Order: sequence, then structure tokens, then C-alpha cells
Amino acid sequence: MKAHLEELLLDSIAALRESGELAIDAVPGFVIERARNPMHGDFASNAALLLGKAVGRNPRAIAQALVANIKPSAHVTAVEIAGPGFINFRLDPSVRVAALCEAHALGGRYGFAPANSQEPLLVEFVSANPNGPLHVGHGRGAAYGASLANLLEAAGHRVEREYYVNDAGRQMDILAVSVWLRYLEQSGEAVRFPDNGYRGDYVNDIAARLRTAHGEGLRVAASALFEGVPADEAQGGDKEAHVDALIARARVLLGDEAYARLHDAGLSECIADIRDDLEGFGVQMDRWFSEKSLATSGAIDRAVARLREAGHMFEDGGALWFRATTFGDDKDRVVVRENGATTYFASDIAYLLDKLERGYGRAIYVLGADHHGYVARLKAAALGLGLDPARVEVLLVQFAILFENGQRVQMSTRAGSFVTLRQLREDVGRDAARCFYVLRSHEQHLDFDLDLARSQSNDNPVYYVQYAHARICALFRQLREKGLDYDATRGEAAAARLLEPQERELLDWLLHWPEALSAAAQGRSPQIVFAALRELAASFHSFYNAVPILGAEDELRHARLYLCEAVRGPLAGGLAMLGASAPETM
RNA sequence: GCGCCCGUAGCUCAACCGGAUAGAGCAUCGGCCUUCUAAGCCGACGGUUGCAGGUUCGAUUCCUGUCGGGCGCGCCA
Repeated sequence: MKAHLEELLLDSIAALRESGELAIDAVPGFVIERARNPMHGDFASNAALLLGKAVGRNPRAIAQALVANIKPSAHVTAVEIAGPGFINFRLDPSVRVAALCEAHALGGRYGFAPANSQEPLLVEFVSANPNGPLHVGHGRGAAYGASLANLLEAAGHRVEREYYVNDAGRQMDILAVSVWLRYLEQSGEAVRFPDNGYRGDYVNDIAARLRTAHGEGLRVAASALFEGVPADEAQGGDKEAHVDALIARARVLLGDEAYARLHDAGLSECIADIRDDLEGFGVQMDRWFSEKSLATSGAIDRAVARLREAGHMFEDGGALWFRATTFGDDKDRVVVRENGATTYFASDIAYLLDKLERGYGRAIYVLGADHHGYVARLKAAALGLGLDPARVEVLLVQFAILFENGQRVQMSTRAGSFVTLRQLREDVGRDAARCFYVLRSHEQHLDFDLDLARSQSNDNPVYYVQYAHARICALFRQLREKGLDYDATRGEAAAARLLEPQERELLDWLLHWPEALSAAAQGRSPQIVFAALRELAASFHSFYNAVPILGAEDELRHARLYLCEAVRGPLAGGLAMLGASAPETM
């Protein structure tokens, strides 16, 4: 509908330009917006105001000229000028009826763009280091990324969901050593656990399974293990040096092959756990992309060579640098260290190149807000590689803070006492967890109220929406029980009788649903979907309380039930998009 | 020190590339269940949009400064 009105205005502007009444070089980017005040009709545009500014003439006069040149449309009954020069449109009632029928016909897919009508996108999200279970901090990225991917799919993009597995770094070696030390403890060796090690219970679990699989095969004497290892932090030394020495000792004592087994056991168990956790959260990845594979496949070498050929690399202090400052980054970045090892950033460049060469229009990165320093670096890398930086889209998700009894819930990762995503899910349930995470804009700090998420009451917005859906389902159960009849064809035929204010409002929300979805997709804002769901549900609850449905006389009953069926679709579709269920009873 | 994000009702947040009277929920107060699920509905109260300037027909929105909060600035990953 917005597009139709925009076309009407653009045609009118074109006519005025042709006749010479309007001398402008370019048409300003005016908006068509839903009128907030019913007095202003259904839609309003500021086109005349902007044109007035562009040519330095009275906006109201321009509005008059515009209105005079607007072609008649079957969908518009009135075009009015108001205030400083707003153009207000009133829609023909048939427009609402048409939206109603479309919603009824399309159900949960109402408002969706045709599949694959837009450029393909890659959405990378979560990508937490696989060295332990996901915690509540990762939950927001997971919920946001998953909902966003669904939303973009609804907007007509082909979307692939990808998890970047950091399987190459030192963190993984620390995990391997942590597992090994727990394994040795369980074998009866007296070992001292490093200050920098991973202390969570899951480390013990992995160690126990390792013992089941390998028996005593990975055991060494504690005395041999600590030979030549410098003091740990608690012993007055340096914890990083201590753990690095332990990693080196483990390699020597176990040999490369056994060490690799240990390393892979930690990695694969953590990934399996994360995958399982995400599935329970309603998040399915299409691909788990290994960081290590970038080195083994030669992707890093290729990316570095490409930057070098383009003249963006230089050597300094024995290291190889990317001249990121050429492209707006605030400092140059090391790519290959003095010792020959590539940096994390080298992997990032190779991964970026790989993504964009795979044929996606854009690579979307969902990252924690603490990664904002990355943005300039990634864009610079894209430019250095000769790629359009607009194809790199970074969405930063601000932190979520858990609140319980009005108090902030403290989390400390090292101590292993953090709240895991799994615990949260079991506590408040998947539906509430998924929705609460995307209740606010991703760029807004989020206070996650555990008590509210748990509460099965009127103040829980998720239940509020689900309740509307359940009520509709209950109506159709009651219909059968009471032996009343309902026929969609008769309902559609009687749709023009839906004239109560609550009915009109409900029709309004159906009319606006597709716009809400496209606005949400465009703004990468699943919270807009939730807000629209809440409006739709509120509108339904009002309607439900205001008028009898099953008790109405025949034709009206058919019409109202038809309306209920049409509303059920977007409710279910919107909830599904956000990863929540649409229950038939509550 | 430099950079990014955020300051809107008592609380948590909206406000559609600058638009008409800044809106919801919670909390508080008052109504509505012998009839379709009260996990619901209807109403009231509540504002110097942190502060000071600027840009213009118009600013919560854009610019400058300032105060307050969060985060980031390694040849770490």
C-alpha cells in the first residue's frame, strides 16, 4: 500500500516537473508513513514539505499542486492537505478487506516476500570459543542472530547461518591441558591445577570420558609434568608463562599424536555441547566453519598474497603488516608475526575473502559489542582485498545483564560459576528466553528480568502474545463443541460488515503487518516484529472483549471467525520467526 | 588520552533515512467474570527527551560543547 501511494506521488511530481511547475534537479527522499492520528487519515506524506524546502516555495501551495495532479485510484477515497503541508490519504474500505483476505490465504507467511527474490546473505553468529558451554552472554547473540536470519529469509533473501569455530588458538591448548590435568587427577596423580586453566565441571566430565575411552593411556607421573615449569601466579610467577610451559610439556610427554587426541577431545565435546544447546534453543546452523581449515586449505596464504600484490603490505621489525590506515583504520595491523605465526586477524581476512567469494551479496557479522574495534579493521580488509566494504555488515549486540529480585546476577567465567544458556533455558523456558533477548534493539543494553520471564502472568509479554493465539484456537474448539457452523467463503463475503472500532483496528494491524516485517528486516530489528506481535495481540484481545464472536448472529459470526483465522496466521508466523511456539491451549 | 555505543514518565523501553498533540508495558489508583480462556479488557495518574548552544518552517532525531553510564584501544585469541 505504501508503495502504491508513493507511486501516486511520484507520478504527480513527474507531471509537475514536466509542465515546468516544479523546477528541481532530484526528487527528495520523502516518506509515506502511517498516520498516528485517525484525524489525519490512514497514511501521510511529507513530500510537499521537502519539495517546498528544495525550491523555496510555500509547502501548502506545492501540496495543492501535487494533490491536483494525483491520478484517481480505486484504493484511495480522499487526499487532503493538512498542517504545514502534509498530504493525507484515506483508504477505501476494500483495501482493508483485501489485506484480510490475503492474510487469511497466506497464514503464517503473510507479509513474506517471494523466496530468493533478494540477494543471498551469510549470517555468522554466536561463534563463541569452543572451550566450554555457552553462557547467557552468548544467548543474546544466538537469539538475535537466529531471529534476524529468519526475518531476512522472510524478506526474500536466501540466508545461510554459519558458526565460526575458533579451533586454532591458544585457548584450545589451555582447554586441552585443563582436561589432561583433570584426567591425571582422576587417575590418582597429585597435580596442581593452573590458575589460568578452565575450572568448569564440564572439564572433569570430558576427562572422565577420556579415561573411559583411553584408560591409563594418557597418564604420566606428576613429577615429570612439572619439570622446568615456571611458578604460577599464585606462586608468585606469571600465569601465562606457567600455562604455556604446561602446554609445551604436554606435547613433549604425550607426543604429537596423543596430544592431538586430547586437543580434539576437548574441542569436539565442546562443539557437540554447543550444537546441542543451540538446537534446544531453536537455532540451527547451516555450517560450522573451522578456523584451522583456513590455514590448511591455503586460504590465509592466498589472502595475504592478494594484499601483498595490491601493495598494501609492508615489513617492520621482522613482522608482516597490513597497511590498514590507508583504509581508515586507526593503526596498521600485524598479519604474520616475527616468529612466522599468522595472527588472528590474518584468519579474519582469509575468512572474509572466503565468505564473499562464495557468492553471498553480503556477509553479516553478528558480534558482541566488545568487538566494535573490529569493524574498521574488517572494512579496511575488504577494501584492501579490492572488495566493496558495503558487503561487510557488522551488527553489534550490546550486553545483556541478568536481574533477579531486582539485583544484578553476577557472573564470573573463570570460577566456572557462570549461568549457562542451558540453565537459563531450563529456568524460564525457551519461548521466554528467545523473546526476551530480542525484546530490545540489539544496539541497546538489555536488562533481562528473570522473574518477569518466569512469571506466567499478565505482565509477561510473551504469554500475552501466545494467549491471543491460544484464544483463537479455543474459539474454533468451542465452535465445534457448540455445533455451530463456520464457512470461510461466507466469512469472506461478509467481511465488509466488520465495522466495529475494534474490528477496524484489527484490520489496520493486518494491513500494516507486511510493512512491519519489511521495516524490521531493513533495520535488522527483530524487536520490531515482537512489537508488531504485541500490537496485533492487544488489538485482538480488545476485539475479543468488545464483541461476541460465537454468539453473534450468523453472517457476523462467519465474518468474525474469518477475521480470527486471518489473525492467527501472523501471530503464529511471527512467534515462529522469533523462535517461540504458538500454543493451542494455555 | 583516543575511538564506538547509550542518557526519553518512578522502572524497562518505543517514536518508521527531521514531521502534526513524544507513545507502550510495569508500578500506583479506579472499574469489568451467572455468557466465547480474567495469562484478558476499560479508564486515571505520570514528561524542561541529561545539560548548554547551533542548523530550520519544524529537532528525541542532525552539528558543537559539556556531564553521566557501558565498551574497546597487544607481534592475545
